[in-house]
Amino acid sequence: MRIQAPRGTRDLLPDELRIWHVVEERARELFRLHGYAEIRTPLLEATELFVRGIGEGTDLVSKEMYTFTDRGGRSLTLRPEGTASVVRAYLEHRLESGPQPVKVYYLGPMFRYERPQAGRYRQFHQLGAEVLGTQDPAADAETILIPYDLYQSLGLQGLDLRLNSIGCPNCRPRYREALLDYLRPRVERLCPSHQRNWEANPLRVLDCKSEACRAATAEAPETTAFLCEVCADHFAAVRRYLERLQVPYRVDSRLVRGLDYYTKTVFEITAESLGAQDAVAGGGRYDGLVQELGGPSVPAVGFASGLDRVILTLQRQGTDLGQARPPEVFVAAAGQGVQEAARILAFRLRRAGIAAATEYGDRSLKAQMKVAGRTGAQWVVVVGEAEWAQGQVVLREMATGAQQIVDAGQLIATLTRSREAATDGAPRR
RNA sequence: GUGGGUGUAGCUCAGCUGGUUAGAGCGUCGGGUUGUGGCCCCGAAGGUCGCCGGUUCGAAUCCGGUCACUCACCCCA
Repeated sequence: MRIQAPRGTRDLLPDELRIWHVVEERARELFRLHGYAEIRTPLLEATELFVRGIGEGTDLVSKEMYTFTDRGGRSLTLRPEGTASVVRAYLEHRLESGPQPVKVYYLGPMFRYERPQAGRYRQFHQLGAEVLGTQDPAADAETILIPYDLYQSLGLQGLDLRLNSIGCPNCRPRYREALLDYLRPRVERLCPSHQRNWEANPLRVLDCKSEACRAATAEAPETTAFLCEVCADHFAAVRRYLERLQVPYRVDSRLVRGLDYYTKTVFEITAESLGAQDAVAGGGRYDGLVQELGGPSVPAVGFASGLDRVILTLQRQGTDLGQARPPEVFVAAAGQGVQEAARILAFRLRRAGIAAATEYGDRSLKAQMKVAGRTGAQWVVVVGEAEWAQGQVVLREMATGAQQIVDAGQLIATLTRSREAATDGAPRR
């Protein structure tokens, strides 16, 4: 058995990567417009960071982490999400003592040890952003708007944005009590796993998709009814921004999300046609996390989005994104005597900024023409022994088959001129 | 971690109720006379039939196990 990529990981081949680049470039542009700068943190972190940041009781930490001990006896974990690392870097580099807020985005692989299925991988890719150092609801709106606008502009269909507020340390305990009171007489009606742990994490029962829990919690109290004045005002402000920016959303009082660090705003964006794993982005405010990780009390908000799922959706929709960029010129050698000359000519074209392909072996001119046709090159330069002796080459336009004899010294100028004429001065993409 | 489905050339798939040299299309490579692509024609390479074991005179085909892929549950991106 030949070695295969580890379970849940995969190779992204050049053809597929074209669409990735389109998405990534558009995201980078959107981040730039909103004033976010890129941050790159290690793929590996001290296990402790995630245990403290995400929460020991979460599924993510209790059963989904790739954790190992290094040669120095340290427990390290392949990052399962990006926020904890960003906060760690923020504190490690004392960014809290610089200008606030700090707005950063990231793009890269994350790792979770789960059984793979449609749209779920063990190594998957997220892009995300964090705003640290402001409690302004405009920042919340921003982190919702960016992924929404990104996917809107990419043509993702059937986007559904759900929003909720789960309150803060002031008001959440009251809600928690109310929910516990509600659940207590209904425990028997919950799904088996929540019958066991409903008390530890009552909010999660709301999020359960089982018929049992859904029915049992149909009349459950809603988080938004218990918000303190600060949280209620904050939530109203976030909603106002979304409304005035015409971002369609619905409030979903069952949305609580799986990570412990969230406060106030939480949201999730799903896309149709993804099957069971349909969340393409999620996030929210985490005003307590920086302090939890040993820093001062710094409010923050952010989001993360799964690129694999976004791209899967685009592919399923048949979205045509990312054309291959063929070489402009293919340099063919007619005869072994001119092979070196042809290759050197290709190098010279490239140095002049012209994308030039050529052959490596010594294949027949016919075979080289076939390759040239397949690459999609607009021009073929045939270096023939007879012409080359006169310092000339044959320049063939592939679309029409028209050929002309050109002085080798004039080739770059000729190609450049025709390129400018074709693009009509428009900037090349 | 639990359950269902699927494993035959690089890809998509045939291979009837077990029978001899396992096929097709696409792709790849070469050729169709002097140094010219796309269409057409010809040819070639390429398979431990996922792996291990069992039943049988005989297994790609039946049975068991195992691995992988896949979908779903849990949970999320």
